[in-house]
Amino acid sequence: MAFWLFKSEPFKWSFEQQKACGADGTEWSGVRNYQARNFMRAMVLGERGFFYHSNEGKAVVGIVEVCGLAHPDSTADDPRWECVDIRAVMDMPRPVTLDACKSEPRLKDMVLVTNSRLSVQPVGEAEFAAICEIGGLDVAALAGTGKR
DNA sequence: GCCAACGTTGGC
DNA sequence: GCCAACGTTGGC
Repeated sequence: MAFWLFKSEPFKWSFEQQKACGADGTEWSGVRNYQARNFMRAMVLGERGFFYHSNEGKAVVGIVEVCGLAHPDSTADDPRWECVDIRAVMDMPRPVTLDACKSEPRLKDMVLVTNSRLSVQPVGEAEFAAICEIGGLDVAALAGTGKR
């Protein structure tokens, strides 16, 4: 099982809005970058990811789950752009800021730190665990939710 | 609001 | 296939 990170500017699409979509989730549309698209193509149902607020907040604010495999992006006029569907799983009890990630030795190689521009990125299992720990999220509780 | 980093486009 | 020009992202 791989882990991911989805980045969004909160004034365009926030975690609050994501949560409001409920269990059906929404398509993660609008990505126009091959690397990011390829990561989405690699995603499997039930995989977990972080929801990151860029620009304002600059923090991991919640956990999401892939609930729809990659399919053509309905907002794209070019069929080469695809996206997955994701749904909100839970809040990060305490948002983990970019600053916190940068100052955490275990996260020094995290894509968020090394390539801040990639909007959909892979997260290592150890990185995922470290961020959950910093954010006060019980990974065991997370594992118990919505298993497929 | 600025600017550096990065990706994409298009002329040659 | 190279590379200059341009556009976008996102931290600061």
